Amino acid sequence: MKIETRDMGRGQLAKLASVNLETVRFYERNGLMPEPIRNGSGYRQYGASDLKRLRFIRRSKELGFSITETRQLLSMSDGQNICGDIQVFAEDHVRSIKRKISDLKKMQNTLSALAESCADNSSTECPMIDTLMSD
Amino acid sequence: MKIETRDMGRGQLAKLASVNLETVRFYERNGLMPEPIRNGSGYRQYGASDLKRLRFIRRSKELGFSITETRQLLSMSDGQNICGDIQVFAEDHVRSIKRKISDLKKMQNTLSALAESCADNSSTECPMIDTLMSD
DNA sequence: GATAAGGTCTGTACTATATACAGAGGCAAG
DNA sequence: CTTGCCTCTGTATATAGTACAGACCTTATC
Repeated sequence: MKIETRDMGRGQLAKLASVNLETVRFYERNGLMPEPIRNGSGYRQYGASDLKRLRFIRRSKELGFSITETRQLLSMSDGQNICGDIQVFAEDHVRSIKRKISDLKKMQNTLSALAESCADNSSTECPMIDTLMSD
Repeated sequence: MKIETRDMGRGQLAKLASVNLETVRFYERNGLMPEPIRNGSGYRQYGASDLKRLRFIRRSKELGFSITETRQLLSMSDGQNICGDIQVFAEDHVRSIKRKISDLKKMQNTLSALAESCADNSSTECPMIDTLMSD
């Protein structure tokens, strides 16, 4: 076993992973990042594996996974023969993304129609406000 | 001017507007609902106009408007010849919904591809985890 | 040696959008 | 008078971070 060099501070880690400085501490509090070793002054010291993990978290977030889901992904990634589980996990998430898209499309349709009814409107009444105000 | 009857409590108002009981108080704190008159026991008393306003807020929310935007819609709705402004407001919001949809579609595409690469996978490695873990 | 710049430490507050709960009152029916 | 239901207040919880104050550490410059 070779010992990993830990030569990064929190700021450098955050910068290299393209994550906000404070977010690192937030992930630590929330069990996504481990409690790192500290130097003599109490400063957190990070190494390459921390950077890898933080980038994993950032990418997982970019795919729309919640913190809880990301934690699950991280703990799954330690296991063996996980690919099937990961696939199920991903497919579940795809379904939830599709639901969100469908909800947003409904909003978009309704709102576009209302905006158009405003555009076509010649009276002093506003059809969109009327719709929102209706009983 | 006829005086509006105010014969509803908070629970009834919430139920008739299909809104959570506590949400009524939340909207009051946040300036969406007015501070209502109170009866002798300090209970909030609501009337038909309050119900109308609360339904307006609920519908605005269903269209994806934030609380700040809803507050703006409500204050605009008091004015005259507002239809043009409302239209611009709605069209801005449609654009922001479209951006969200587009972001979600990107997530969906990436994630579907990763899930599929898991399905096609025969090795012990997981391509999705590998992607998230990559440098 | 003094001082300034920049990093980091902690705890806490703030954003948005609600929901939930504890403990105290009010009010009507049995 | 007790049971049940309503409402009152203040506060805590959830998600996913961001921001800031006040203190401390290290390094460079004068």
